[in-house]
Amino acid sequence: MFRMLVKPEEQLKIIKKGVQQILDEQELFTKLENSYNQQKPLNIKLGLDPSAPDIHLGHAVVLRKIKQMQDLGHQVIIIIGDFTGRIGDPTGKAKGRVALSDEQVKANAKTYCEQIFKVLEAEKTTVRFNSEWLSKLTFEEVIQLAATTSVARILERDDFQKRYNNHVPIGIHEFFYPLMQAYDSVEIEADIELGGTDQTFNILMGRTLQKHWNLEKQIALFMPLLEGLDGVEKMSKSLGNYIGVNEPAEIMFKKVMEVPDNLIIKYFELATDEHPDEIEKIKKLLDQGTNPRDIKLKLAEIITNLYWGEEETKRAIAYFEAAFSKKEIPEDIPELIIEIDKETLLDIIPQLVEIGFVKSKSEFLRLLKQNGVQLNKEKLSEDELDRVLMNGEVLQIGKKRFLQLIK
RNA sequence: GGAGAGGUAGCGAAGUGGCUAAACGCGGCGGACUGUAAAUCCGCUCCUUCGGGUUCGGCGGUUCGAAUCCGUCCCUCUCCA
Repeated sequence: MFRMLVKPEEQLKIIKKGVQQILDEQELFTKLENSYNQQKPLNIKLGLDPSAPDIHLGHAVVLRKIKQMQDLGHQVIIIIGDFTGRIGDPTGKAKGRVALSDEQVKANAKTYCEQIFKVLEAEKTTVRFNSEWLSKLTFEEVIQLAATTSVARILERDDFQKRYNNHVPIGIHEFFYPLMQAYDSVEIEADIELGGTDQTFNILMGRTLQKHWNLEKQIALFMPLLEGLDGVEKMSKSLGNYIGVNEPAEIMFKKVMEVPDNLIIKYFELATDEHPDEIEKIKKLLDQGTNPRDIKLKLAEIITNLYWGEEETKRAIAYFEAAFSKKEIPEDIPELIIEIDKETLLDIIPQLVEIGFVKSKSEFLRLLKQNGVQLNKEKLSEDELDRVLMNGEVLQIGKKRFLQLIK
């Protein structure tokens, strides 16, 4: 039989670690006490948007925190926003999103869960889809839902505000996003909802709705947002500054190495499970002038290890050292099989475009002029276009794009 | 329903008949430097068989010539009812 062993005080301490803001801490403590006294786990809600099929380290910040609560014995409920995501695209792009079929939703959810369970324990986690209840609401119920809040309140949201001021269109349906996702909290009777600070409005809306439905209000736990590789914007797939948990070990390692120096500590805090005392030590090392590169190598190793294990991490380190530190040609690079009747560099340019190695023929020639193209580590010039290619030669653009030529 | 303002390259933004494949900024890419970076400096950033071709919301028209003028349609924003 289930036993919750950790005392409420200690639980609160663990939960608070690394959290940016709790609303409301006193309420949280009361919930923890009741839960402990009755030996009844709390419902921890995390809503996920299925439109981004890949989970990155930014999402993982929240997942790690959830995992801690899971370990304390609470019930984690992941809500896949299949219905919310299906309605339309809130970023107001020109084309509305095509509705996903049931199979697609299921397939997406499956890959999603595989990634989530790299952090959470699958057998202790409940996964639900919000179409289960949202698709059944009648129009009358929807109107009632809409009546719980005002336009002015919705417009308080930063993103709406900005779009409104910048004359970027806002669809009426987009106003329903916060409401729909908040209604999820009503449906599952969430005790605690986790999210990044960008979710402030949505999560607070959950409290409003729960009150309206005479339920106990959920506690809002906000995690800091993790900046992406550019060091400025929050990590996101659409901005391309992310590190995906499913990315191959070598890529993951390399990307961690690209994190700006000033974010090293933050990454230790939010993207690893290192003990605070350990992080304190690292901070000192940095202050004493240790080369940040060496600290970052350690960071990259820890993070890669979390998702890929020791073997893969070793490989990734070797790859990194070869490709970037020593600037050798790495192993395991993409290959291009040269068509039989082609033999010179000029001949294979169309193929390079076709496979996306370069965007166009013009781009290739441009790069060539700029000394950006190498063959077997030797820079090529324009008048070498008629060079006959040999089996196994390596074509390189810039520092990162490699291609092995196969005949 | 009415009035007005708009739609220019990935984004922001100039350009109101030929000098505009379209200033400038951001982003991106290549080079130098390096620690993998950051910062900095230099170059590139529609396609091309290098002759040229196709671009400024869509379509049609005027003109020797249109992003620029006219018509029409679509879209966005603001104010009014």
